[in-house]
Amino acid sequence: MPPANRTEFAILGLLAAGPKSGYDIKKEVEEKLSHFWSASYGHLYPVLESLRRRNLVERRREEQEGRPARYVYSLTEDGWRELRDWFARPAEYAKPRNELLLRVFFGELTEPATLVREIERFRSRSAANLELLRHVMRELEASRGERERYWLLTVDYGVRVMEALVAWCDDALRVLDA
Amino acid sequence: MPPANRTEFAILGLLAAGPKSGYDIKKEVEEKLSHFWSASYGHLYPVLESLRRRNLVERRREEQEGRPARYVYSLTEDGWRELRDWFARPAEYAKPRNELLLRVFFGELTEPATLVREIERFRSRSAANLELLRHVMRELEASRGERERYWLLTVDYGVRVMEALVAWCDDALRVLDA
DNA sequence: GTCGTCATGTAACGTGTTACATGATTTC
DNA sequence: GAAATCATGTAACACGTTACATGACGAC
Repeated sequence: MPPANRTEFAILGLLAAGPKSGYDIKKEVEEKLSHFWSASYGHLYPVLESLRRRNLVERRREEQEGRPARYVYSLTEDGWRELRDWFARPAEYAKPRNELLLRVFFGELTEPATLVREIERFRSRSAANLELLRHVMRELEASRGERERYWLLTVDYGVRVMEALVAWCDDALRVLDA
Repeated sequence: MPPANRTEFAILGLLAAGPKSGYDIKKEVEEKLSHFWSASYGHLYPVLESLRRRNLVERRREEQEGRPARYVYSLTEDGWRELRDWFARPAEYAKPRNELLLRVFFGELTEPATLVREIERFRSRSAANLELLRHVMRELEASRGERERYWLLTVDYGVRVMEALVAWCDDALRVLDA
């Protein structure tokens, strides 16, 4: 399996909707993709630079009034082609790595109370995520655009998974109580 | 957030059940943890060596008849302590990174048929996983030991998530059909 | 004057993968 | 004689994070 470089495609995908700065990209990832993706500046900027060296994006300096100047990136022809090529290749599925389940699996090595606390913590996290996602869902459903259809699908994914996780927690807590 | 080193705890946890070789550990990860964890030799052996340098495990050479000799690792006192300390710390939740959802989110950039193929592929993968997990579940439920209780909980987690994923796929495919 | 936001980056490090390298023994 | 399984490891690299570094500007 060749290297994936998925972060590049997150960036390319966001730039497809219009020119943006690194800062903008970070914001948009946090606002829209955070339930299934993330990006740190320490990675984002070097990747952007690498895309530029390979001529997939270009940037121009933008002086602003009342704010620091910034670099605005946009897709080149090669960048669009790279995006299309990415869609043509099948997605790679990352091997899961779940520390909570690792703890649960080795549960007999600790007191049940320790595990119970851990699962309760996970449950409250998941329930909070679920509320957030449901909120986003209602908003997207209100502003029914063509563009939002795909975003909505990803939110629905999150909602379904979070519901399953909360239900599992409740069941696991019942089992550990007995 | 300090570095996690979660693989160390997978190894320590497996060794808690009895001495094992690196090869054994790899096997056991594949057999029992594969739905939420993984390990490659290229990582496993160096980590084992690092644990040994830090006196968390010790090894002895075991000559075998009819098979190559091997190194069998077991927990030291320090190793047990490290395991207990790990349980005392709260789990860290990795930020999710889902390439399929990335593709779905940027879905308007490709033809619906491309996305449909991708989701169908994901669905069949998830359904196959689900069948596998249900099979394991039935086996574990038959041999109801105290030890298997925790394993069963992790399998149940997998089953619930896979069910949610299959359901999402069906719904997403319906939406994309319209 | 200090806090928040806008804005861009580098350096050091950790975690993990893939490909490579080696070799014994058993089964077909 | 070939393939599968048992068994251990190294080297190069990819991906990503955290901590650090810098600085402009606006609002309070």
